[in-house]
Amino acid sequence: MKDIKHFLRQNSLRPTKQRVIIANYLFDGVNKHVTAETLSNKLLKMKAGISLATIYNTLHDFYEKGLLKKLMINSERIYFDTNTAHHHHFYSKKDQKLIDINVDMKVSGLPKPPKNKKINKIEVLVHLDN
Amino acid sequence: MKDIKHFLRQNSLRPTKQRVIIANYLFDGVNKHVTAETLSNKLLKMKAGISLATIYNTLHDFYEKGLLKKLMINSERIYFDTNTAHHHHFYSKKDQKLIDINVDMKVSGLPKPPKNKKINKIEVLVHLDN
DNA sequence: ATATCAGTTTAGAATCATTCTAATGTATTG
DNA sequence: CAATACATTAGAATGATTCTAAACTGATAT
Ligand SMILES: [Mn+2]
Ligand SMILES: [Mn+2]
Ligand SMILES: [Zn+2]
Ligand SMILES: [Zn+2]
Repeated sequence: MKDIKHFLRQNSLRPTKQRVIIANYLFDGVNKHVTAETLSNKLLKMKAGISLATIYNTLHDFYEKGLLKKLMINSERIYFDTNTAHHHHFYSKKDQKLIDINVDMKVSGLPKPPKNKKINKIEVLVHLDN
Repeated sequence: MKDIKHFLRQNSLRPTKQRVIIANYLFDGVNKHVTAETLSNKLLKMKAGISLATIYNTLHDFYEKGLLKKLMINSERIYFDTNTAHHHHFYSKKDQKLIDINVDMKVSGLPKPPKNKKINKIEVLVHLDN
């Protein structure tokens, strides 16, 4: 994708060297679940020496532009998901790995939310044993 | 409950002063969702000066005996749930509050888990807007 | 009861992910 | 090429949690 710069500009983000490298990796067409740490490791392997501060800033900036979703699965790190469509996950604690569930799932028997509250979204997390 | 000491002993926990106070509060019959911080604040109001280290230890010990569940909702703190039955939650980010959903809910359309993996449990989290 | 010992509590230090600070660098626009 | 706004960075700060190691206490045996 050589139009990553367009893509960033369209999202009101300056296409800096670091953002281009990170966006090229994240938005290569394969959905990913990354943490600051896993992204940093990947970038190190690609010989891209991008500071952790920038990695955090960039993940945050992409999140704020709606290019990433945040997943709160695990209290010790934040996962960012390049799949921004509404979907669910398998989670293997053992492997520390998430797998998308893109199939339509339905939740039935949901009670009414408390007074004055509206349902924003329903998240299903399927914990795997093994 | 004056048999909190029995209760603790039955769960291989010495009924120390601190554990009795904490267990009396947590297991008073009303299901609760606490963090180390909210529990500490509650204990302060009850004039029970229990160190944060002990609060963390005790929550952890109760968790390990199966008296509490851990909920990973929010990356900045761990919630402990006195309702150890399988159930789901409403979550208001704004209020930082959890509400139990004890009704039977059914999730349909779930795909098969990946090879060699078994489903442990399904957790539904209903995010509230407001 | 008292002694003994394993288990518990505690203050404070350490850890670790994340955020902040403030100095330096760079993309954009004219 | 300025000028300026925005971005990157190293390192400090933060805050929840865990660890350490010394003092304390509940359980058990004399
Ligand atoms: Mn930011
Ligand atoms: Mn412990
Ligand atoms: Zn996903
Ligand atoms: Zn609950």
